[in-house]
Amino acid sequence: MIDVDTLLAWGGAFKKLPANEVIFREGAVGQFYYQLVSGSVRWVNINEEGKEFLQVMIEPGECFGEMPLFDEEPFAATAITNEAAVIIRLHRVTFLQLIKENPEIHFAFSKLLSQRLRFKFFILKEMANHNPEHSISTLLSYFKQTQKNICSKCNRIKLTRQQIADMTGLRVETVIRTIKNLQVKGQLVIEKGKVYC
Amino acid sequence: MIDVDTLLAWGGAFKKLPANEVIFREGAVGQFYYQLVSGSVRWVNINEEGKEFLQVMIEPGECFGEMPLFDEEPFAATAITNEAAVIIRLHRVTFLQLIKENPEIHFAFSKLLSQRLRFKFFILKEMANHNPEHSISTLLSYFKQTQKNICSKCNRIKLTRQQIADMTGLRVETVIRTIKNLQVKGQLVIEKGKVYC
DNA sequence: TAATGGTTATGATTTGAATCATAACCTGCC
DNA sequence: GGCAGGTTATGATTCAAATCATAACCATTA
Repeated sequence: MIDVDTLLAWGGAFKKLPANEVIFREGAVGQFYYQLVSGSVRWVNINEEGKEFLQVMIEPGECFGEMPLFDEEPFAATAITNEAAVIIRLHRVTFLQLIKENPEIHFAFSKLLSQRLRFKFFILKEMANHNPEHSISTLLSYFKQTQKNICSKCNRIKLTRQQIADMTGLRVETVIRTIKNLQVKGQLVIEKGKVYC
Repeated sequence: MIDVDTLLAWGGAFKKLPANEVIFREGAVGQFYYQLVSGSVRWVNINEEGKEFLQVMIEPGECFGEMPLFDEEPFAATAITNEAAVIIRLHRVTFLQLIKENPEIHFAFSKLLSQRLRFKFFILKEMANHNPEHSISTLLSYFKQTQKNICSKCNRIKLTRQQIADMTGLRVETVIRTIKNLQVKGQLVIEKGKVYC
């Protein structure tokens, strides 16, 4: 989102984290702007039984936990490193000053929030449809179209079936069976378990 | 969102609409900023069978269809007047100039986008839970807490059971039965069919 | 190399929300 | 008033995804 040099110039601090490290927790107060430099971060809700719902998978260059910076409410979900990661963070007040002085960056954030909201609109209507095949099929199309969670070279979906299940509220067995069905229908290719579309 | 006088000063135009009038359609290009003055507007996705999924119910003073203004993608859902309504609209370019010249309004929009995104985070994790009672119970709490879709004086939920169903992806019979269960448990009050919480 | 844990895979069974059907009730309107 | 359409209400039945069980496969690492 924001150029790393700019973040450093404004006092941003690097942080190296191992896999499965909690960065912040749902319900906590957000005092920092977070941006992922390398690795990956999952942004999840964890229910009473410990089951995770995957809200967003954060890829390098993306920010996360930005909502509290603007609306001053607590974090809506928990951020956990998915693999070893490097993040950079900036104090809330500094971040707000930064975008105030750089309107073009503020507009970039409006765009980001719109895109994230758009994705939520999309996935919600799909979940409401209660049609696993339609949901997964259009979800994968969305990833392809937006170049998210997909290898730009070979179109391999970077999410596991478990992660797709955690993102759609389906069970992993249902996702496996549905993806297999989509392969039979020729809508995608499975090679050694990997999904290409 | 934006003061009506300000909108008028910037060339905003009033528009009076009857009930069930489509304001814009999912997939169309967004060239205007829309704000509801009076009445109500539902922002929905309509699937192949004509069933509506209710993304947001817009109340007077709120804006809608703001995503394309920032990310230049088509509308994510269709806006339809729910009852006779008055809206005010402003050209996209004018709107962008307005918030550019008034950073405090731009920040108000960042806050709005964050709040809407937060609501989507919330409702998605609830839908993924596949527990109608928990979903509806916490949804009503959310409305109470944010003072949305609720009468501020008497705490009457302004949504019909059908609308709650359209918002959660459940069926109306399930919503009716679940709300009745919540009443039995003492979590809410039903009087002449109206829900108070 | 062997052990471990996560992922993919598949069949059998269960379950709870969807669906279908029917009716009472309320509200707006001719 | 009386009609129409939407809302609330309730019971019976169906069905598809969840659940349970089991196993093969693969990558990581001790």
